[in-house]
Amino acid sequence: MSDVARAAGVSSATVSYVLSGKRPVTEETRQAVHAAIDRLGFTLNPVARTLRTGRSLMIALIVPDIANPFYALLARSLQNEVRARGYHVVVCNTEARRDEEQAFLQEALQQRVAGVVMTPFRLAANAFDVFRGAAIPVVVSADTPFGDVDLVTPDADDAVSAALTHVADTGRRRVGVVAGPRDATGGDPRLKRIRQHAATAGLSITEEHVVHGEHTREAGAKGFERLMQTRRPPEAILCVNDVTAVGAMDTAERLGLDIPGDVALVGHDDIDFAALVRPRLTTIRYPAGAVGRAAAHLLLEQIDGRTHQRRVSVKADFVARASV
Amino acid sequence: MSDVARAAGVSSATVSYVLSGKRPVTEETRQAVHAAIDRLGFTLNPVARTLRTGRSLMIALIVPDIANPFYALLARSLQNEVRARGYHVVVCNTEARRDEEQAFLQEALQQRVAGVVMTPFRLAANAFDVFRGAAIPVVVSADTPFGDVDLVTPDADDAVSAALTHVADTGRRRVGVVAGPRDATGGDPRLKRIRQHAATAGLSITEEHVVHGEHTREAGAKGFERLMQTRRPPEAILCVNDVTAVGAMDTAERLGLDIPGDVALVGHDDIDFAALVRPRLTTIRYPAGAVGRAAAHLLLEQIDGRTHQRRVSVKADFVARASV
DNA sequence: CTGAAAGCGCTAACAA
DNA sequence: TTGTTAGCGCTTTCAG
Repeated sequence: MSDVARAAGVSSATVSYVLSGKRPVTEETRQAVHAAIDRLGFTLNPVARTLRTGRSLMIALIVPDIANPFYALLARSLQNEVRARGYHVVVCNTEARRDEEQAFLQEALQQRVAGVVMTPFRLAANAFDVFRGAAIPVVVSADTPFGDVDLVTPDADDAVSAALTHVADTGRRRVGVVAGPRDATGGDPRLKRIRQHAATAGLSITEEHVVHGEHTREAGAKGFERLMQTRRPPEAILCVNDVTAVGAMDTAERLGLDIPGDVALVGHDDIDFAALVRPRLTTIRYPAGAVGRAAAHLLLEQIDGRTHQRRVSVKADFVARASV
Repeated sequence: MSDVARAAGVSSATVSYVLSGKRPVTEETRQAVHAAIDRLGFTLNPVARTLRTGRSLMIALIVPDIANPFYALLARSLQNEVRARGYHVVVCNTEARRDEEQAFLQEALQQRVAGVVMTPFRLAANAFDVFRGAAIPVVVSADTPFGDVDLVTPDADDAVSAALTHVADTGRRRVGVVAGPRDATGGDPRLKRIRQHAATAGLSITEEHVVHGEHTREAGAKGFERLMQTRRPPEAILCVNDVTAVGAMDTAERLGLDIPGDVALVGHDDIDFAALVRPRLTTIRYPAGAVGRAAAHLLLEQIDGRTHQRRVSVKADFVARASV
C-alpha cells in the first residue's frame, strides 16, 4: 500500500481513505490512487486490516454436521447472502459435542470473526457472554431461545398440530417419538411441542414411547428399533428430523415392517430427499434456505450496528406424503 | 503476549519460542511462561501470526455446491482430517461458474490461506500458477489432471467397465449419457471414460444420445427428458452424478416412465441417498469421505514441505442396485 | 539460552 | 482535504 502511495504521490493514509471512503478525497487524488492501484495490481491485505480493526471477514457457521442436508443447505444459503458483503463462511462440525462446540467458539473468538451462526446442542446457556463482551454478533438457529442472543426459530405450532391431527385422523392413537439427545441444553423443544399438541389431537405419548439419541441416521435406526420393541409399539412415530426418520426406515426395512402399514412415520425439516425415499416421507417442513437467509440478515444487521430484531421465526408447515 | 512476558519476567521473544518450540528454552523459564499464560488466560492471536508469517490457518474448499451430498461429505471429512492440526475449512460455492471460481481463488490468495482444495469446472488450466508462485499448496479433486497441481482422482475404469457390462448383460444396446457442461475445462472426463468402455461392452452411444448440462438435479431432469424425446430413445442412461440421476428420476416419474422397465439408469458417486430412492439407484461409487482424506493428506504433506505425491487415486466401484 | 527490535500492512487518531 | 505516526500482536534476525 505504501508502494501505491508513493506511485500516486500521496500518503498511505490517503490510499486507505480512497479505498474505504471514510473520508472525503478530491476526485483528482482519487483518480491518481486508482491509477496507481491498477498499474501495480495492488489488492488490500485483509489480514492486516483484521489485525488492525479486530474484525475479520469470516463468519463461523457452527453446526453438528454439514453432511446433514439441512445444514448443507443452510450453509449454502448463508454464504449466498453474505458473499456480496465480502464475507466468507467457515464451516465447523461439532458432531453435537460440547467440547467441540466450545472449542470452535473459542477459535472463532481468537480469529476475530465478523460473526457466528450456530446451532448449539450441549453448550452452557451463558456460552455467548464472551461474544457480547467482544461485541461479536451471534445468531443462534434453534427451536428454542438460547441465552441472550438473536434467534432464528421455527414457527411450528400449526404444522405440528396439523401433523398430529393427520395422524389421529388415520385412526392411530399411540404415538412414539424419536427425540434428540436427553442431555441437550434445554432438552428437546421439538419433543416438547409434540407433547403439547398430542393431547389436543387425542393422541397419547407414554414415557416408554419416547427415546432419545443424536440427530443421526444411526440414532434414528436404533431409536425406531427400541420403540418397536416395546410391549405395545406405537402406531405412529415422529422423528426429530428427516435424517433420523431415514434411519427409522432402515430399521423398518431390516425388520420387515411396513410403513405406513405397520407404523406411520413423520419427519422434520423436509430435506430434498424426504420426497424421494419410499414411502415418501410425511414431514414438517422447516426450510433451510429461509433459515440461512434469516440468520444472514440478523447477523448483517448486528454487524451494521442497526437495532436488530432479537428474533425471527420461520414458518414451518406440514407436508403430507405417504408415510402416514 | 507482552503482558505474559512481563508477568513471567522474560522477553516476548521467549514467550513466542516457548509456544512454538522453535528454540531451546530452559525448563525453568518454560514453567514460568506457562504459569503466566495460565494466570492471564492468554491465547495466541492467530491473525497477528498470519500477518507476520504470511500463512493463515484457513483452508479454502472451493466446490460447485455444498448442498450436493458428495461435497458436503467431502467437506466434513476434510475438516476432520485437518482439524487436529489447527486448520479450519472455509467453504466456497462456485455454482461451477468461472467468475466465482476465479474470485474465490483470488480471495484465498489475499487471505493467505494455508491451502486450497478445489474441484474446478471452468477455470483456465493455468489458474493455479499464482499459487505456485506464492507457495500456497493446492490440491485438485477432479476426474482428470488439471494444471500442474496435486490431484485426487478416481480410479474408475474397472467400475465403469463393470457398469457397462452389466447394462449390456441386461440386453440393452443403445446408451445415453447425461454429461457435465459442454464448456467445462477439459470437457467431461466421465463421459470420455464411458465412451471409451462402451464399445468393449458392445454398446453404442450416438451423438444425439449425449446431452450436456450442469451437475444439478434440474439439469438432470432436463437432460433425461431430452434424451427420452429422441426418435429412438436410449435403453440405458448413465448420469454424470447421482444428483443428476435423481433429477432424471423426477422426469421419469412425471412422464410415467418406468425405471428400469422403460429405461435403465446409472449414477455416479453413490451419495447416501442413492440407496434410498426408488428404484434404488445403481451407481458407480466414488467415496467422498476417502476423497476428503486423500486431499487432506496431500495438502498437509505440501504444507509440511515434504516431497508430495503428485497424485492419489481413489478406487471407484460399481454398485448394482435396482435401476438397471 | 535469552533479549532487543524491526516489521508484516493496515487504520485511525491527531495535526496541519 | 491531506499527511504523520502509532500501534494492532506476533515472529525472527541479530546481538549478546
